[in-house]
Amino acid sequence: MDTLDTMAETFKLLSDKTRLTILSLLKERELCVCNIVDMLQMSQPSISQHLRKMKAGGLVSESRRGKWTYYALTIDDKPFVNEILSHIPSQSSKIEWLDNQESVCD
Amino acid sequence: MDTLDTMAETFKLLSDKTRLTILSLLKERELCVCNIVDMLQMSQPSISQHLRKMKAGGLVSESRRGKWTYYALTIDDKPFVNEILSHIPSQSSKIEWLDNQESVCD
DNA sequence: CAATTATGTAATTATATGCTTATATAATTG
DNA sequence: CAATTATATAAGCATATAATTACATAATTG
Repeated sequence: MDTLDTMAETFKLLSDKTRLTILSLLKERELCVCNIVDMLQMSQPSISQHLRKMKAGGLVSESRRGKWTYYALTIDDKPFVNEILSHIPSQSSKIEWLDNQESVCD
Repeated sequence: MDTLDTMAETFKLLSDKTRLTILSLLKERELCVCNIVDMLQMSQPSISQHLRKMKAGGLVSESRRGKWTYYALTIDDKPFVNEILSHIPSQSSKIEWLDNQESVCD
């Protein structure tokens, strides 16, 4: 059980449509920044800033592999956030779209 | 299942500490505005504005009875919000404090 | 019905937020 | 190692948000 302050901060992270979409995408699998940029059709700095905030809030983790930085959910120990994300509409179609794309980032 | 937009809007309502506290208080029982003002030690207009936003977002309902306007949770049909509120730390001690107060509003 | 009590609303202000542009850093590749 | 690719960061701007102050409305009470 978190404090009200901690929970409010988490909700602030969840209250942005872009971040919520990113989280729902990461629910499917880990993704690199350029993947997310492609799928959301938004600028790279904007996506990077959202990812930074979510990392600071403990919702995602990053791991650099070669040129790419991959982000993944880190909510296994957060039952409360897990429960919330289970209610988010699936973005699997966007993931399928990504898989059918010519790789844009490389 | 709501849309991402709807969910983001709900999270925005939940992302303010004052509103989150009010919701957790209303989980205990319905309260009039002056009760909430007393418990949160905040100005009446500020509380009123928060309540208005939550009413617009469908989280609470108001019912005027005499001089007082009572607010109550309206999340029975919102399993998703219900689930979230079940994770909020209890505010029952604040309610007890209220019950032991000389009635401040009247 | 005038005064009081409870609440709502509008205007203002200060701060927070998200996006863009420009630039920096880091790894890769030819 | 120079050029390219992927990502991060900083500065600036426009909008959003929450709180205060002042005022409006509504019901109650003497």
